[in-house]
Amino acid sequence: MARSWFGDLPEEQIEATVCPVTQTQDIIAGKWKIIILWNLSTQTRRFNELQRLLPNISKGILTRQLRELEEDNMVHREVYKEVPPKVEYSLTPLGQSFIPILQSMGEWSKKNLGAK
Amino acid sequence: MARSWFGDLPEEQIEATVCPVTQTQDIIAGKWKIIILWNLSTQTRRFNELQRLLPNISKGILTRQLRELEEDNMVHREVYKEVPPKVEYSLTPLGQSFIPILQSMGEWSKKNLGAK
DNA sequence: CTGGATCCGCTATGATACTG
DNA sequence: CAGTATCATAGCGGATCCAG
Repeated sequence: MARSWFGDLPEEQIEATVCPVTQTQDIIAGKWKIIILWNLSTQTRRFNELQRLLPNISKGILTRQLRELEEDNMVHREVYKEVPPKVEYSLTPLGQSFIPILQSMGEWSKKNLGAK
Repeated sequence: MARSWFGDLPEEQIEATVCPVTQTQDIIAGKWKIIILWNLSTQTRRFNELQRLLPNISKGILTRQLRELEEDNMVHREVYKEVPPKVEYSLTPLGQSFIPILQSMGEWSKKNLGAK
């Protein structure tokens, strides 16, 4: 077992503790998670809209990544019982609270990776 | 092809543009990248030290993730020609400029994911 | 239109043994 | 100590077909 982010807590507490940075890592792990959140940060979007916005993502993967984000309570899925069907995705409050981090990442990238 | 993060740029410019958020995603993609950077954010660390700090990571993977971070200019590798060998890893200026984002992620996690 | 369900291949990850 | 080399494995990502 390892530590590092917790100091010298007693073993019992260590067992019950999870590295916060790793928790975040677990949520944004997935090739498209971050860019999906990014695209939802400004507005609600429909399934097809997301697919158009994301380069080369397949339906299956988009569905799966959205479901995982839903499970993590980052994204809300609203189904309208119409014909043809209409489904809108938006950020939950938790997802919205993550927006500043997304913006930081975008700005950091533009500032530091521009020339690469 | 898709867009979204760029407005209505002419096609030629679109081709040459890369989504900044995706660039960041590419760098931190990898199961251990974020936690490695996190562990290097406070101090320089030796190879074995990192392995002790990270739960269940194997040598091969640790080596590879460090190499990739090196290629992305996030981590600096300093080799001391001694016996026994000694290698120290630290953040480059680019890596250091990423620390605020790591901190944000940690704080966001502690504040919002605590109860899960 | 919005996806669910399958199948499949690749890549990242992981375990182990060996080396300078 | 700090890797390298090799092999095994799992899961993700992707394509395709099917359904309400």
